[in-house]
Amino acid sequence: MKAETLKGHLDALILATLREGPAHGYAVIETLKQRSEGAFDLAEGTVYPVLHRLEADGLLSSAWSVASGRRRRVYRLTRRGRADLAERHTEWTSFVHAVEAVLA
Amino acid sequence: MKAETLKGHLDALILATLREGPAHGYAVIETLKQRSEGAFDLAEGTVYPVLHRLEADGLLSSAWSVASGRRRRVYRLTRRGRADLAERHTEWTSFVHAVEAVLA
DNA sequence: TCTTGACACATAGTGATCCTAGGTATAGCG
DNA sequence: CGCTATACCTAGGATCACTATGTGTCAAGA
Repeated sequence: MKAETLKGHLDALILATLREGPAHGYAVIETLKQRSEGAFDLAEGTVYPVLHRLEADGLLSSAWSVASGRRRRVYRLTRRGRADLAERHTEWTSFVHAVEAVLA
Repeated sequence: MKAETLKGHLDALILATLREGPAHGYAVIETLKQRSEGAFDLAEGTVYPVLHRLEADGLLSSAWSVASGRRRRVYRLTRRGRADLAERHTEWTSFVHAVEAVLA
């Protein structure tokens, strides 16, 4: 997977992993890898800054927790984040249609 | 359409517009707009540098021509460009599946 | 015990690429 | 003659995913 392929779509993917419930950053990475069957195997340095940005934009909120001696920052979708995800999903669908219309 | 959405996929789109035959840059822009029903309404400053890069990479070849007093640089897919397009198409399909698996 | 790997977080700097903004030039129309 | 569409070009800016690097805990194995 080339670096640029994902660009502009990573936010939606990360928001989507949190749709079913809160999770910490490392778990988000694992979820992305599993759900995509290995296609999205992202480095921490890719995902953490996005989580920070999404929180700064008010789409996520976070809280520290501790599990088995390890500190975790647990993220959850805000109301705005959930709405934003829905919008991004719609845009994604439009984008796919447009690309398919050209590639087909 | 946000700028980043297209990133990493523009090459494939432009190559695809040349699959049915050679065309000049301005026509590529028009074709993209029409086939995508307006979704891809790209500025010349977006498309021309890509054409130059694709030619530098050996995926396109070009030749000057003159039509009704206007000079045009006509691009055509090279053999490698055609193979590359096919590969990018396959990668696009994989990418869509992976994203859908996460978003769904 | 010591080392390795998995877990878990963080940030600075790099590179690719799409867009903005500006430029040149011809043809056709009102 | 000015305006619009056609047709090309490039420099610079902004965004964003990635690389590289750092900190620290815990469990398993040599």
